[in-house]
Amino acid sequence: MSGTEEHELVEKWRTLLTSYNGIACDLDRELQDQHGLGLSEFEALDRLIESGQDKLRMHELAADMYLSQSAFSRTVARLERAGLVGRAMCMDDRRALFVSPTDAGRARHAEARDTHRKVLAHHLD
Amino acid sequence: MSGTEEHELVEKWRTLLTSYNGIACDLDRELQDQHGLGLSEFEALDRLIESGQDKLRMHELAADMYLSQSAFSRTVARLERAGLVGRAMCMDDRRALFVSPTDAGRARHAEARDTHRKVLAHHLD
DNA sequence: GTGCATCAAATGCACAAGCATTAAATGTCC
DNA sequence: GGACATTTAATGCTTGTGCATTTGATGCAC
Repeated sequence: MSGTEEHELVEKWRTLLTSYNGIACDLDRELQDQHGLGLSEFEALDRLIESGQDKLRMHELAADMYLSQSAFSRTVARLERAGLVGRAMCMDDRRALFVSPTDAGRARHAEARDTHRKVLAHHLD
Repeated sequence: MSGTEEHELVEKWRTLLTSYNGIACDLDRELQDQHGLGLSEFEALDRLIESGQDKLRMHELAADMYLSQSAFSRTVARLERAGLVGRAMCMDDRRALFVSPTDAGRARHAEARDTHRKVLAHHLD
């Protein structure tokens, strides 16, 4: 690998690093301040609701998220504690859990969604 | 904003989110396991050494980093504790501190650099 | 059925991050 | 020169994260 190629690679990475951190930081702050949701909480709720399903297994919901299994588990626990999702046992496989949004969860998501999109639009124009 | 535009925006963001987290996670793990450096530590050391200067003010080094001021301060503190950088008072402005790489710091950086570039090349091909 | 690997989710733990505050030095305006 | 705002860096505190482990349930080989 040439020095130039290497440098381009690093530039690319630093751009990613900086842009990600800027957006994530902003998003997290806005969502937290205006709706009491952390970024991961919003992402989980967003994916859950936009799946169209009224319930998903933890495992399924976790699948396309970026979090470790433990972080995800705690994220859903926080959402549950806040009354935004419910968890129910799965009778087919008693290891699994179903997660589903509550009415409050849908409402909160609808509000937060605007903030989310606005911040994204601002950064990714 | 139309629904399609919105969806594209979200797609773009999720791509960024996923790709950033994958790379950052990998980088951090490799750097930590093979060289005992966290990602932020490496980034700080890398920027310090590649600046070409033999010393930089905290403030200057922090300038193009993605960390909060407090996180950056602690990152440099860890580097110092590990003997990879030194801190010296700045006589012009006694609030400021100079940071400079030690020999050990340069050596560690030279090793870790390969790992860093390799992981980047693997993800950003 | 028994033993053993595998899978789902939760938890103990250590640690890095951000926010708010603090401490000291410098700058500014009168 | 004195009072007050500003800047530089560090620190107390809380919280989210990953890793490793744990607890239970399922599947499979025999």
